[in-house]
Amino acid sequence: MTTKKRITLREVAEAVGVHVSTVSRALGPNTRHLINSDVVEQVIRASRQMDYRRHAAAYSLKTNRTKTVGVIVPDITNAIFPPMIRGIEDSLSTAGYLAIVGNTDGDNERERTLLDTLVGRGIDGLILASVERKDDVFDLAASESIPIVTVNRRPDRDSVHSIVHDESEGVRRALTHLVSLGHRRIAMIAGPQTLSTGAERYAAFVQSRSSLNLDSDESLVAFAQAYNESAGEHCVEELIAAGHTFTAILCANDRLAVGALAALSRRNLICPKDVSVTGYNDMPMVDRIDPPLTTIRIQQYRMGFEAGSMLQKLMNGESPAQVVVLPVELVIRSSTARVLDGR
Amino acid sequence: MTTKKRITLREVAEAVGVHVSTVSRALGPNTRHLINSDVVEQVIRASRQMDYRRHAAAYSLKTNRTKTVGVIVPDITNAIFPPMIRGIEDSLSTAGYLAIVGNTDGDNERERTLLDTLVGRGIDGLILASVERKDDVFDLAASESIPIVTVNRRPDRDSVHSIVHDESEGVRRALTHLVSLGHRRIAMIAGPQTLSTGAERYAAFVQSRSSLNLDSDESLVAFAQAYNESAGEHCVEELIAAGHTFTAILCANDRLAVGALAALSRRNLICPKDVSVTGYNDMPMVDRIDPPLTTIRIQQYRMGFEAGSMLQKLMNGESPAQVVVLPVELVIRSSTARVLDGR
DNA sequence: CTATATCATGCAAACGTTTGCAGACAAGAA
DNA sequence: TTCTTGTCTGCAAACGTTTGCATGATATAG
Repeated sequence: MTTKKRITLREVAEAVGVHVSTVSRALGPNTRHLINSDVVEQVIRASRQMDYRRHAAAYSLKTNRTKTVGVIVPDITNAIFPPMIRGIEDSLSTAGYLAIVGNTDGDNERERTLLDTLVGRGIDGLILASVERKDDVFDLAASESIPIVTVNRRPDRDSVHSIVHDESEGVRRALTHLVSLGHRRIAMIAGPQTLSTGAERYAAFVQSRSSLNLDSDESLVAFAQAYNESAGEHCVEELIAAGHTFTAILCANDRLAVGALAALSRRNLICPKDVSVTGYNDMPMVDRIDPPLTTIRIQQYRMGFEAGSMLQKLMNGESPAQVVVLPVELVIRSSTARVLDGR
Repeated sequence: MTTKKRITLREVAEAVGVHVSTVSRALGPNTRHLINSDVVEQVIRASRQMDYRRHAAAYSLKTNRTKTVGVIVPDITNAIFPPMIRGIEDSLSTAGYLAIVGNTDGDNERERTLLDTLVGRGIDGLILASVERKDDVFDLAASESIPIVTVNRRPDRDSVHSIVHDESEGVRRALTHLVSLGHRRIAMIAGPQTLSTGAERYAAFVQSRSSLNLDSDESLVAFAQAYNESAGEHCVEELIAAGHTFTAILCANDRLAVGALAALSRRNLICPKDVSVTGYNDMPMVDRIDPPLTTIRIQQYRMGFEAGSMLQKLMNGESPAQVVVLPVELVIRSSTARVLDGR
């Protein structure tokens, strides 16, 4: 229970009998070569034995680098993000970086103050999972001229570094799957059009729909205001109220699909017997719900990991590929089935 | 795209025409009273207008406080933790603290290096959600003499500050519920006995079982090695293999219950017709699985929030209550039903 | 009117690093 | 020998704050 004193460079310098600058150099991998190797040896041993740890604040003050990056997500409570965050952390930690993550809850004001806090702390880089297509917070961050990479989403702007998925391929696969089961009248619950994923998946839907020669009735798509369950429910109500018949719903997101499922069963429509449903993201637990959801799997962890390494390159002054797009995968479970004859 | 220069105290001092120390004092809420109030006014206006932000590293170097706390969880990917983390962040942010969260994955080595990183960064306090009953990492952290509060779990040690739930009340309610449905032979899947929750829920089970006059056949309990789905599956296999009959399983955790459900259905046992199952925690989505799980609801967000405020008191040198125990709630869904006659 | 208390501000040191510069010393070349 | 070159190490400044102490001015008391 004795209060441990913090060891400083000065103290290990005294212990070894050299100057503090020598110790500093001996400890830095990049400056080590300037110092005689047995001195290096001694210094390292002493510092280990005395349990020396560099004072992070002092280091930052001097070098203006914090070895810290900010990560802004909409809501860590959303099961998509934790794996992504793990990916970011794992890739960052290899180079001694630490991630500070904050939530915006979709609130622009909150996002702005969060950003303020982070740059106030002097982060070396920023990873945004929260970015909208036109996003003044992004612009603000960019004007601070710190390296940024967006993940999962992109702003409508050129020259932004980002990791995304192949959205059009994803919806193409889902739609093709549905068609292969005999569905012709397929509705969509589209995501918020202010988000790149929402817009791209919707665009891909109309594109694939026409290339598959499906009915292209615009009233077969409902636009969700947010990616959550209640928006999903609301959208199927809307779809049903519009009076059009459909045998399948392609949802822009798993949470929308979960809501859709709930709304359908409240209407006594059975999935997949009466209507098939597909999701998007393959978030955790979606294989255990009733019925297990057919969905598009994205690579959450990998997306984060790639974002981390891209950001590191940026912070090192290198020029990584501007955008990397990851492949997706269709995973078929029980929420989709062959369409019944009569319909 | 112009690189913004960082404003320092010196620059705002020059702008106002006073000394930097005056500016420093004028900006600090605790030192403000030393300065003439119109000077304070001017300083504040100037600093606002110039967009001054205190250099966090310099502040830390001087004061030895980072306004940062470390949060260590087993795995942020586990749906229990994100709400808790939100609670921590929200309570901390009111006082300008920031949380850095790290994962241990149950790996003691990893936890140690994580702790090292965190104290290296000079965190002002620590919140542990990962602690085991005997935990040398906890001891290590305690020896650094930084304030600690553990959340959800406690080590087997006196004088540790923590936020927990009323475990025995929780299992008592679950068990009573099962009994009220006519169950008499009730199995338990207990959690890891190295964790306080595991041990306490198990102890509460044997206690409640005897006070409810149930068969107390020790072979009716299986011990899981970890709180996850596959451990749950494995445990019901074990239970079945032991050859004893039971009409209900009380699980120490939702994830164990989810695994149990999977194993049962693989054995063609239908829940709740053939066997009822209860979980613990009421984690997200558990109301959407098949069948919706009867479980004990704990207050994840609140737990985090309380932990945050307790830690703040500790960091301010106050002496908060040593342990606060939060009430739980039984939520009845469809995984429990009246026992069938013949059995 | 002088002495003293009070208030507001400035001065300068310190926190623990990193790093440009210069000096010491040894070894090799002329 | 002397000059050059190279290798290793020390010196000291600087990063942006906070804070104990000293100082000047102003108000109050005697």
